[in-house]
Amino acid sequence: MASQPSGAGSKRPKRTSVWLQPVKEQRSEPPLSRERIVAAAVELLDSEGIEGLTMRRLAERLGSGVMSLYWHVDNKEDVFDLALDSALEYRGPPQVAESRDWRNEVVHMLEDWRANMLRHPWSASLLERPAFGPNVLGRLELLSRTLSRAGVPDADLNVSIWSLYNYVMGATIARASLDLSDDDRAVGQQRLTRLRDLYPTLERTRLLLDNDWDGVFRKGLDFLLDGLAPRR
Amino acid sequence: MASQPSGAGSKRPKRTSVWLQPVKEQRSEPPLSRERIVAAAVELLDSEGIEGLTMRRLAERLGSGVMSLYWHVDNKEDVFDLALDSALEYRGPPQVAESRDWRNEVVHMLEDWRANMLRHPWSASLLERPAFGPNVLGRLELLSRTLSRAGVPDADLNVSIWSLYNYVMGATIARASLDLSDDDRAVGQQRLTRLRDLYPTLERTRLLLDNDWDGVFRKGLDFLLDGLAPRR
DNA sequence: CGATTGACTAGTACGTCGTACGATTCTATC
DNA sequence: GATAGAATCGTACGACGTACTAGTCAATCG
Repeated sequence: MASQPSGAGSKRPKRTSVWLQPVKEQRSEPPLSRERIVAAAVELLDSEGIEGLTMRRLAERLGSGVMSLYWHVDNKEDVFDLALDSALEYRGPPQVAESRDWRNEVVHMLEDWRANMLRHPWSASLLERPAFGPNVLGRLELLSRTLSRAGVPDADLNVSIWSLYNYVMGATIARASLDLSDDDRAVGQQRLTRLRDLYPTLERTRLLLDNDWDGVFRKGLDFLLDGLAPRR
Repeated sequence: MASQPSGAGSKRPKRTSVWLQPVKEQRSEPPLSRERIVAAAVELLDSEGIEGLTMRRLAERLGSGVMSLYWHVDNKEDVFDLALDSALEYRGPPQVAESRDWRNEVVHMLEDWRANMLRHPWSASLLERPAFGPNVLGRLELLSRTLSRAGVPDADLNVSIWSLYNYVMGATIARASLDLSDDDRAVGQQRLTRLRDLYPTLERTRLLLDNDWDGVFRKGLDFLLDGLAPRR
Protein backbone atom coordinates (compact mmCIF):
# COMPACT_ATOMS: atom_id res chain seq x y z
CA MET A 1 0.00 0.00 0.00
CA ALA A 2 2.62 2.47 1.02
CA SER A 3 4.40 3.69 -2.05
CA GLN A 4 7.54 5.75 -2.29
CA PRO A 5 6.66 8.88 -0.35
CA SER A 6 7.02 11.67 -2.84
CA GLY A 7 8.58 10.19 -5.90
CA ALA A 8 10.81 13.11 -6.74
CA GLY A 9 14.17 12.16 -5.33
CA SER A 10 14.96 8.61 -6.31
CA LYS A 11 18.15 8.64 -4.31
CA ARG A 12 17.08 6.44 -1.44
CA PRO A 13 17.74 2.82 -2.41
CA LYS A 14 14.69 0.78 -3.31
CA ARG A 15 14.18 -2.37 -1.27
CA THR A 16 15.65 -5.20 -3.28
CA SER A 17 17.21 -8.49 -2.38
CA VAL A 18 20.35 -8.02 -0.41
CA TRP A 19 22.24 -10.21 -2.81
CA LEU A 20 21.57 -7.99 -5.72
CA GLN A 21 22.85 -4.86 -4.16
CA PRO A 22 26.40 -3.74 -4.77
CA VAL A 23 28.56 -4.27 -1.75
CA LYS A 24 28.63 -0.61 -1.06
CA GLU A 25 26.04 1.86 -2.17
CA GLN A 26 28.06 4.53 -3.83
CA ARG A 27 27.25 7.74 -2.07
CA SER A 28 27.59 10.61 -4.45
CA GLU A 29 26.45 13.03 -1.77
CA PRO A 30 29.12 14.41 0.48
CA PRO A 31 28.61 13.55 4.12
CA LEU A 32 26.23 15.57 6.19
CA SER A 33 27.46 18.63 7.96
CA ARG A 34 25.99 21.64 9.64
CA GLU A 35 26.95 23.73 6.64
CA ARG A 36 25.31 21.47 4.10
CA ILE A 37 22.19 21.27 6.20
CA VAL A 38 21.93 25.01 6.52
CA ALA A 39 22.55 25.55 2.83
CA ALA A 40 19.84 23.07 1.92
CA ALA A 41 17.49 24.69 4.41
CA VAL A 42 17.98 28.07 2.80
CA GLU A 43 17.32 26.60 -0.63
CA LEU A 44 14.19 24.92 0.63
CA LEU A 45 12.98 28.06 2.35
CA ASP A 46 13.60 30.11 -0.77
CA SER A 47 11.67 27.77 -2.98
CA GLU A 48 8.89 26.59 -0.68
CA GLY A 49 8.49 29.26 1.93
CA ILE A 50 8.55 28.92 5.64
CA GLU A 51 5.85 26.28 5.78
CA GLY A 52 7.75 24.24 3.25
CA LEU A 53 10.67 23.53 5.52
CA THR A 54 10.16 20.28 7.34
CA MET A 55 12.80 18.00 8.67
CA ARG A 56 11.60 15.23 6.41
CA ARG A 57 11.82 17.31 3.26
CA LEU A 58 15.17 18.65 4.34
CA ALA A 59 16.51 15.14 4.79
CA GLU A 60 15.07 14.08 1.47
CA ARG A 61 16.83 16.93 -0.27
CA LEU A 62 20.07 15.93 1.38
CA GLY A 63 19.63 12.28 0.56
CA SER A 64 19.85 11.32 4.20
CA GLY A 65 17.66 9.90 6.88
CA VAL A 66 15.63 12.34 8.89
CA MET A 67 17.17 11.51 12.20
CA SER A 68 20.67 11.96 10.87
CA LEU A 69 20.04 15.68 10.84
CA TYR A 70 19.71 15.64 14.58
CA TRP A 71 23.29 14.69 15.01
CA HIS A 72 24.37 18.05 13.62
CA VAL A 73 21.54 20.16 14.91
CA ASP A 74 19.59 20.12 18.14
CA ASN A 75 16.17 20.79 16.74
CA LYS A 76 14.26 22.55 14.00
CA GLU A 77 14.55 25.90 15.73
CA ASP A 78 18.28 25.66 15.33
CA VAL A 79 17.87 25.22 11.62
CA PHE A 80 15.81 28.38 11.44
CA ASP A 81 18.31 30.38 13.45
CA LEU A 82 21.24 29.18 11.39
CA ALA A 83 19.45 29.74 8.11
CA LEU A 84 18.50 33.26 9.08
CA ASP A 85 21.99 34.28 10.02
CA SER A 86 23.50 32.60 7.00
CA ALA A 87 21.27 34.67 4.75
CA LEU A 88 22.63 37.86 6.25
CA GLU A 89 26.28 37.72 5.35
CA TYR A 90 27.83 41.05 4.50
CA ARG A 91 30.91 41.64 2.46
CA GLY A 92 31.27 45.34 3.01
CA PRO A 93 30.95 48.30 0.69
CA PRO A 94 32.29 48.01 -2.86
CA GLN A 95 35.21 50.45 -2.52
CA VAL A 96 38.56 49.30 -1.35
CA ALA A 97 39.68 50.00 2.15
CA GLU A 98 38.12 52.72 4.26
CA SER A 99 35.56 55.00 2.81
CA ARG A 100 35.81 58.53 4.07
CA ASP A 101 32.07 58.98 3.95
CA TRP A 102 30.56 57.34 7.00
CA ARG A 103 27.05 58.09 5.86
CA ASN A 104 27.40 56.26 2.57
CA GLU A 105 28.89 53.32 4.39
CA VAL A 106 25.98 53.11 6.79
CA VAL A 107 23.38 53.48 4.09
CA HIS A 108 25.05 50.86 1.94
CA MET A 109 25.13 48.31 4.71
CA LEU A 110 21.55 48.92 5.78
CA GLU A 111 20.22 48.82 2.24
CA ASP A 112 22.09 45.60 1.70
CA TRP A 113 20.61 44.22 4.89
CA ARG A 114 17.12 44.99 3.73
CA ALA A 115 17.83 43.69 0.23
CA ASN A 116 19.10 40.41 1.61
CA MET A 117 15.99 39.94 3.67
CA LEU A 118 13.70 40.74 0.79
CA ARG A 119 15.59 38.26 -1.34
CA HIS A 120 14.71 35.65 1.29
CA PRO A 121 11.20 36.66 2.27
CA TRP A 122 10.93 33.97 4.92
CA SER A 123 13.55 35.81 6.93
CA ALA A 124 11.04 38.46 7.89
CA SER A 125 8.95 35.81 9.57
CA LEU A 126 11.83 34.83 11.79
CA LEU A 127 12.58 38.23 13.27
CA GLU A 128 10.63 37.58 16.43
CA ARG A 129 13.35 35.35 17.79
CA PRO A 130 16.53 36.72 19.29
CA ALA A 131 18.66 36.27 16.20
CA PHE A 132 22.17 37.37 16.86
CA GLY A 133 24.42 35.09 14.93
CA PRO A 134 27.86 36.08 13.73
CA ASN A 135 26.66 37.86 10.62
CA VAL A 136 24.17 40.02 12.46
CA LEU A 137 26.70 40.80 15.15
CA GLY A 138 29.23 41.68 12.49
CA ARG A 139 26.84 44.12 10.91
CA LEU A 140 26.06 45.70 14.25
CA GLU A 141 29.73 45.97 15.05
CA LEU A 142 30.37 47.65 11.74
CA LEU A 143 27.52 50.06 12.33
CA SER A 144 28.77 50.76 15.79
CA ARG A 145 32.31 51.41 14.70
CA THR A 146 31.31 53.60 11.78
CA LEU A 147 29.04 55.79 13.85
CA SER A 148 31.60 56.01 16.58
CA ARG A 149 34.26 57.14 14.12
CA ALA A 150 31.83 59.64 12.69
CA GLY A 151 31.75 61.35 16.02
CA VAL A 152 28.66 60.00 17.74
CA PRO A 153 29.50 60.05 21.44
CA ASP A 154 29.37 56.76 23.30
CA ALA A 155 26.38 57.92 25.30
CA ASP A 156 24.28 58.24 22.14
CA LEU A 157 25.69 55.27 20.34
CA ASN A 158 23.26 52.60 21.43
CA VAL A 159 20.26 54.80 20.83
CA SER A 160 21.46 55.49 17.32
CA ILE A 161 22.13 51.89 16.50
CA TRP A 162 18.86 50.63 17.81
CA SER A 163 16.92 53.34 16.05
CA LEU A 164 18.47 52.34 12.77
CA TYR A 165 18.01 48.66 13.48
CA ASN A 166 14.37 49.20 14.38
CA TYR A 167 13.76 51.18 11.27
CA VAL A 168 15.34 48.67 8.93
CA MET A 169 13.55 45.71 10.46
CA GLY A 170 10.23 47.50 10.41
CA ALA A 171 10.61 48.60 6.83
CA THR A 172 11.51 45.09 5.80
CA ILE A 173 8.66 43.43 7.61
CA ALA A 174 6.15 45.95 6.38
CA ARG A 175 7.38 45.57 2.86
CA ALA A 176 7.25 41.81 3.06
CA SER A 177 3.80 41.71 4.56
CA LEU A 178 2.39 44.13 2.02
CA ASP A 179 3.71 42.28 -0.94
CA LEU A 180 0.28 41.04 -1.87
CA SER A 181 -0.68 39.18 -4.95
CA ASP A 182 -2.56 41.21 -7.52
CA ASP A 183 -5.75 39.41 -6.59
CA ASP A 184 -5.40 40.20 -2.91
CA ARG A 185 -4.61 43.75 -3.81
CA ALA A 186 -7.74 44.10 -5.86
CA VAL A 187 -9.88 42.57 -3.14
CA GLY A 188 -8.32 44.87 -0.58
CA GLN A 189 -8.98 47.93 -2.62
CA GLN A 190 -12.58 46.88 -3.19
CA ARG A 191 -13.08 46.40 0.49
CA LEU A 192 -11.60 49.80 1.13
CA THR A 193 -13.80 51.42 -1.46
CA ARG A 194 -16.87 49.93 0.15
CA LEU A 195 -15.74 51.32 3.50
CA ARG A 196 -15.05 54.75 2.16
CA ASP A 197 -17.05 56.31 4.95
CA LEU A 198 -14.87 54.80 7.63
CA TYR A 199 -11.52 55.40 5.98
CA PRO A 200 -11.91 58.38 3.66
CA THR A 201 -8.32 59.52 3.87
CA LEU A 202 -6.88 56.08 3.20
CA GLU A 203 -9.11 55.80 0.19
CA ARG A 204 -8.14 59.23 -1.08
CA THR A 205 -4.40 58.72 -0.85
CA ARG A 206 -4.57 55.06 -1.89
CA LEU A 207 -2.22 54.24 0.94
CA LEU A 208 -2.39 50.51 0.46
CA LEU A 209 -1.57 50.59 -3.22
CA ASP A 210 1.21 51.43 -5.59
CA ASN A 211 3.85 52.53 -3.13
CA ASP A 212 7.45 53.22 -3.84
CA TRP A 213 8.87 51.07 -1.10
CA ASP A 214 12.48 51.64 -1.90
CA GLY A 215 11.98 55.37 -2.04
CA VAL A 216 10.13 55.40 1.26
CA PHE A 217 12.88 53.39 2.83
CA ARG A 218 15.58 55.78 1.66
CA LYS A 219 13.74 58.91 2.73
CA GLY A 220 12.88 57.66 6.19
CA LEU A 221 16.45 56.51 6.63
CA ASP A 222 17.70 59.94 5.68
CA PHE A 223 15.46 61.57 8.24
CA LEU A 224 16.79 59.28 10.91
CA LEU A 225 20.40 59.87 9.95
CA ASP A 226 19.81 63.60 9.92
CA GLY A 227 18.54 63.32 13.44
CA LEU A 228 21.29 61.03 14.64
CA ALA A 229 24.22 62.73 13.01
CA PRO A 230 26.53 64.55 15.37
CA ARG A 231 25.21 68.05 15.90
CA ARG A 232 27.17 70.80 14.26
CA MET B 1 -7.36 1.94 26.04
CA ALA B 2 -8.24 5.47 25.14
CA SER B 3 -8.96 7.41 28.28
CA GLN B 4 -10.45 10.83 28.61
CA PRO B 5 -8.07 12.99 26.60
CA SER B 6 -6.80 15.60 28.99
CA GLY B 7 -8.80 15.33 32.14
CA ALA B 8 -9.02 19.01 32.91
CA GLY B 9 -12.39 20.03 31.60
CA SER B 10 -14.99 17.59 32.86
CA LYS B 11 -17.70 19.25 30.81
CA ARG B 12 -17.93 16.70 28.07
CA PRO B 13 -20.42 14.01 29.12
CA LYS B 14 -18.95 10.66 30.04
CA ARG B 15 -20.27 7.72 28.13
CA THR B 16 -23.01 6.25 30.24
CA SER B 17 -26.13 4.32 29.48
CA VAL B 18 -28.49 6.36 27.41
CA TRP B 19 -31.27 5.74 29.88
CA LEU B 20 -29.43 7.39 32.70
CA GLN B 21 -28.72 10.66 31.01
CA PRO B 22 -30.91 13.65 31.65
CA VAL B 23 -33.04 14.51 28.69
CA LYS B 24 -31.07 17.61 27.98
CA GLU B 25 -27.53 18.32 29.02
CA GLN B 26 -27.67 21.75 30.57
CA ARG B 27 -25.22 23.96 28.75
CA SER B 28 -23.94 26.66 31.05
CA GLU B 29 -21.69 28.04 28.35
CA PRO B 30 -23.13 30.62 26.00
CA PRO B 31 -23.18 29.52 22.38
CA LEU B 32 -20.11 29.85 20.24
CA SER B 33 -19.53 32.95 18.23
CA ARG B 34 -16.68 34.52 16.32
CA GLU B 35 -16.30 37.06 19.10
CA ARG B 36 -16.11 34.48 21.87
CA ILE B 37 -13.63 32.45 19.88
CA VAL B 38 -11.39 35.42 19.26
CA ALA B 39 -11.54 36.51 22.88
CA ALA B 40 -10.60 33.04 24.06
CA ALA B 41 -7.79 32.91 21.52
CA VAL B 42 -6.33 36.15 22.84
CA GLU B 43 -6.51 34.83 26.40
CA LEU B 44 -4.82 31.64 25.36
CA LEU B 45 -2.13 33.46 23.42
CA ASP B 46 -1.48 35.77 26.34
CA SER B 47 -1.09 32.94 28.79
CA GLU B 48 0.56 30.26 26.67
CA GLY B 49 2.29 32.07 23.87
CA ILE B 50 1.98 31.50 20.19
CA GLU B 51 2.82 27.83 20.34
CA GLY B 52 0.16 27.36 22.99
CA LEU B 53 -2.71 28.16 20.70
CA THR B 54 -4.07 25.00 19.19
CA MET B 55 -7.56 24.44 17.96
CA ARG B 56 -8.01 21.66 20.48
CA ARG B 57 -7.02 23.78 23.43
CA LEU B 58 -9.13 26.62 22.16
CA ALA B 59 -12.16 24.38 21.96
CA GLU B 60 -11.44 22.99 25.39
CA ARG B 61 -11.36 26.47 26.85
CA LEU B 62 -14.66 27.26 25.20
CA GLY B 63 -16.23 24.01 26.31
CA SER B 64 -17.00 23.03 22.78
CA GLY B 65 -16.00 20.42 20.28
CA VAL B 66 -12.99 21.20 18.14
CA MET B 67 -14.79 21.07 14.87
CA SER B 68 -17.49 23.43 16.04
CA LEU B 69 -14.97 26.21 15.78
CA TYR B 70 -14.78 25.69 12.06
CA TRP B 71 -18.34 26.80 11.61
CA HIS B 72 -17.37 30.30 12.69
CA VAL B 73 -13.88 30.42 11.30
CA ASP B 74 -12.33 29.08 8.14
CA ASN B 75 -9.05 27.89 9.59
CA LYS B 76 -6.46 28.57 12.22
CA GLU B 77 -4.91 31.39 10.22
CA ASP B 78 -8.18 33.25 10.53
CA VAL B 79 -7.99 32.96 14.27
CA PHE B 80 -4.52 34.51 14.27
CA ASP B 81 -5.59 37.37 12.03
CA LEU B 82 -8.65 38.12 14.09
CA ALA B 83 -6.78 37.90 17.37
CA LEU B 84 -4.11 40.26 16.15
CA ASP B 85 -6.50 42.91 15.04
CA SER B 86 -8.61 42.58 18.14
CA ALA B 87 -5.56 43.26 20.29
CA LEU B 88 -5.01 46.55 18.51
CA GLU B 89 -8.14 48.48 19.33
CA TYR B 90 -7.59 52.18 19.88
CA ARG B 91 -9.85 54.51 21.77
CA GLY B 92 -8.15 57.75 20.93
CA PRO B 93 -6.21 60.23 23.01
CA PRO B 94 -7.41 61.00 26.54
CA GLN B 95 -8.54 64.57 25.96
CA VAL B 96 -12.00 65.34 24.82
CA ALA B 97 -12.65 66.27 21.24
CA GLU B 98 -9.90 67.49 18.96
CA SER B 99 -6.48 68.14 20.30
CA ARG B 100 -4.87 71.15 18.75
CA ASP B 101 -1.46 69.53 18.89
CA TRP B 102 -1.14 67.08 16.02
CA ARG B 103 2.24 65.91 17.18
CA ASN B 104 1.02 64.83 20.58
CA GLU B 105 -1.84 63.04 18.99
CA VAL B 106 0.43 61.07 16.68
CA VAL B 107 2.87 60.19 19.41
CA HIS B 108 0.10 59.08 21.71
CA MET B 109 -1.42 56.78 19.16
CA LEU B 110 1.90 55.27 18.12
CA GLU B 111 3.04 54.74 21.69
CA ASP B 112 -0.27 53.11 22.44
CA TRP B 113 0.15 50.90 19.42
CA ARG B 114 3.52 49.74 20.59
CA ALA B 115 2.30 49.32 24.16
CA ASN B 116 -0.56 47.14 23.02
CA MET B 117 1.74 44.92 21.08
CA LEU B 118 4.17 44.57 23.94
CA ARG B 119 1.27 43.69 26.21
CA HIS B 120 0.54 40.82 23.82
CA PRO B 121 4.02 39.69 22.84
CA TRP B 122 2.74 37.06 20.44
CA SER B 123 1.49 39.88 18.23
CA ALA B 124 5.02 40.65 17.12
CA SER B 125 5.31 37.15 15.70
CA LEU B 126 2.30 37.73 13.50
CA LEU B 127 3.47 40.85 11.75
CA GLU B 128 4.68 38.99 8.70
CA ARG B 129 1.16 38.48 7.45
CA PRO B 130 -0.80 41.24 5.77
CA ALA B 131 -2.77 42.28 8.81
CA PHE B 132 -5.13 45.07 8.01
CA GLY B 133 -8.22 44.51 10.03
CA PRO B 134 -10.56 47.30 11.07
CA ASN B 135 -8.50 48.38 14.06
CA VAL B 136 -5.28 48.71 12.12
CA LEU B 137 -7.06 50.50 9.31
CA GLY B 138 -8.65 52.82 11.83
CA ARG B 139 -5.27 53.70 13.25
CA LEU B 140 -3.83 54.33 9.83
CA GLU B 141 -6.80 56.48 8.92
CA LEU B 142 -6.36 58.50 12.07
CA LEU B 143 -2.67 58.93 11.36
CA SER B 144 -3.40 59.90 7.82
CA ARG B 145 -6.02 62.46 8.79
CA THR B 146 -3.92 63.98 11.52
CA LEU B 147 -0.87 64.43 9.36
CA SER B 148 -2.96 65.78 6.55
CA ARG B 149 -4.54 68.34 8.85
CA ALA B 150 -1.11 69.23 10.14
CA GLY B 151 -0.20 70.36 6.69
CA VAL B 152 1.63 67.43 5.16
CA PRO B 153 0.88 67.62 1.44
CA ASP B 154 -0.84 64.64 -0.15
CA ALA B 155 2.25 63.82 -2.16
CA ASP B 156 4.26 63.23 1.01
CA LEU B 157 1.51 61.64 3.02
CA ASN B 158 2.08 58.01 2.20
CA VAL B 159 5.80 58.26 2.69
CA SER B 160 5.26 59.78 6.10
CA ILE B 161 2.75 57.21 7.20
CA TRP B 162 4.81 54.26 6.06
CA SER B 163 7.95 55.63 7.65
CA LEU B 164 6.19 55.89 10.97
CA TYR B 165 4.56 52.52 10.56
CA ASN B 166 7.89 50.92 9.71
CA TYR B 167 9.54 52.48 12.67
CA VAL B 168 6.90 51.44 15.16
CA MET B 169 6.78 47.87 13.92
CA GLY B 170 10.53 47.56 13.91
CA ALA B 171 10.90 48.98 17.37
CA THR B 172 8.25 46.62 18.66
CA ILE B 173 9.72 43.54 17.05
CA ALA B 174 13.22 44.37 18.14
CA ARG B 175 12.07 45.01 21.65
CA ALA B 176 10.11 41.78 21.76
CA SER B 177 12.92 39.70 20.34
CA LEU B 178 15.49 41.15 22.71
CA ASP B 179 13.45 40.57 25.79
CA LEU B 180 15.67 37.75 26.89
CA SER B 181 15.53 35.91 30.12
CA ASP B 182 18.28 36.80 32.58
CA ASP B 183 19.96 33.50 31.85
CA ASP B 184 20.02 34.06 28.11
CA ARG B 185 21.28 37.55 28.72
CA ALA B 186 24.17 36.30 30.81
CA VAL B 187 25.06 33.65 28.28
CA GLY B 188 24.94 36.19 25.50
CA GLN B 189 27.20 38.56 27.31
CA GLN B 190 29.68 35.80 28.06
CA ARG B 191 29.74 34.82 24.44
CA LEU B 192 30.31 38.40 23.50
CA THR B 193 33.10 38.78 25.99
CA ARG B 194 34.83 35.75 24.58
CA LEU B 195 34.57 37.22 21.12
CA ARG B 196 35.87 40.59 22.16
CA ASP B 197 38.33 40.60 19.29
CA LEU B 198 35.63 40.31 16.69
CA TYR B 199 33.17 42.75 18.19
CA PRO B 200 35.17 45.21 20.26
CA THR B 201 32.78 48.11 19.89
CA LEU B 202 29.73 46.07 20.80
CA GLU B 203 31.51 44.87 23.86
CA ARG B 204 32.58 48.35 24.84
CA THR B 205 29.15 49.93 24.56
CA ARG B 206 27.35 46.87 25.89
CA LEU B 207 24.86 47.21 23.08
CA LEU B 208 23.00 44.05 23.87
CA LEU B 209 22.45 44.86 27.51
CA ASP B 210 20.61 47.26 29.74
CA ASN B 211 18.94 49.41 27.15
CA ASP B 212 16.30 52.01 27.71
CA TRP B 213 13.88 50.75 25.10
CA ASP B 214 11.15 53.25 25.79
CA GLY B 215 13.61 56.10 25.62
CA VAL B 216 15.11 54.86 22.39
CA PHE B 217 11.67 54.55 20.92
CA ARG B 218 10.72 58.10 21.82
CA LYS B 219 13.93 59.62 20.55
CA GLY B 220 13.89 57.84 17.21
CA LEU B 221 10.27 58.79 16.79
CA ASP B 222 11.10 62.41 17.44
CA PHE B 223 13.82 62.34 14.80
CA LEU B 224 11.40 60.94 12.29
CA LEU B 225 8.71 63.46 13.12
CA ASP B 226 11.21 66.27 12.86
CA GLY B 227 12.04 65.08 9.40
CA LEU B 228 8.47 64.55 8.32
CA ALA B 229 6.96 67.68 9.76
CA PRO B 230 5.94 70.27 7.21
CA ARG B 231 8.92 72.44 6.43
CA ARG B 232 8.80 75.93 7.81
C1' DC C 1 45.45 -9.19 13.41
C1' DG C 2 40.97 -8.73 16.11
C1' DA C 3 38.70 -5.83 19.64
C1' DT C 4 37.17 -1.42 21.06
C1' DT C 5 35.52 3.05 20.69
C1' DG C 6 33.34 7.05 19.30
C1' DA C 7 31.51 9.67 15.35
C1' DC C 8 27.84 9.34 12.52
C1' DT C 9 23.54 7.40 10.07
C1' DA C 10 18.94 5.81 10.11
C1' DG C 11 14.28 3.08 10.91
C1' DT C 12 10.47 2.82 13.86
C1' DA C 13 7.24 4.68 16.72
C1' DC C 14 4.77 8.08 19.72
C1' DG C 15 2.18 11.97 20.65
C1' DT C 16 0.26 16.09 18.63
C1' DC C 17 -1.33 18.90 15.18
C1' DG C 18 -4.94 20.96 11.48
C1' DT C 19 -8.93 19.77 9.44
C1' DA C 20 -12.20 16.80 5.89
C1' DC C 21 -16.18 14.32 6.32
C1' DG C 22 -20.58 12.98 7.80
C1' DA C 23 -23.70 12.30 11.43
C1' DT C 24 -26.21 14.55 14.85
C1' DT C 25 -28.83 18.05 17.41
C1' DC C 26 -31.05 22.37 17.83
C1' DT C 27 -34.37 26.18 16.38
C1' DA C 28 -37.54 28.30 13.65
C1' DT C 29 -41.22 28.10 10.33
C1' DC C 30 -44.95 26.21 8.34
C1' DG D 1 -45.49 17.02 13.37
C1' DA D 2 -42.62 17.83 9.06
C1' DT D 3 -38.98 20.22 7.08
C1' DA D 4 -34.99 22.90 6.63
C1' DG D 5 -31.26 25.42 7.69
C1' DA D 6 -27.94 26.63 11.48
C1' DA D 7 -24.82 24.92 14.54
C1' DT D 8 -22.38 21.21 16.99
C1' DC D 9 -19.11 17.51 17.26
C1' DG D 10 -16.80 12.48 17.00
C1' DT D 11 -13.90 9.98 14.13
C1' DA D 12 -10.26 9.55 11.22
C1' DC D 13 -6.30 10.80 8.14
C1' DG D 14 -2.04 12.43 6.84
C1' DA D 15 1.83 15.18 8.28
C1' DC D 16 4.71 16.90 11.65
C1' DG D 17 8.92 17.05 15.36
C1' DT D 18 11.67 14.09 17.60
C1' DA D 19 12.86 10.17 21.44
C1' DC D 20 14.73 5.89 21.36
C1' DT D 21 17.55 2.43 19.69
C1' DA D 22 20.06 -0.22 16.65
C1' DG D 23 23.11 -0.05 13.21
C1' DT D 24 27.57 1.26 10.22
C1' DC D 25 32.09 2.80 9.61
C1' DA D 26 36.95 4.41 10.39
C1' DA D 27 40.46 5.12 13.53
C1' DT D 28 42.97 3.40 17.48
C1' DC D 29 44.99 0.18 20.47
C1' DG D 30 46.24 -4.50 22.32
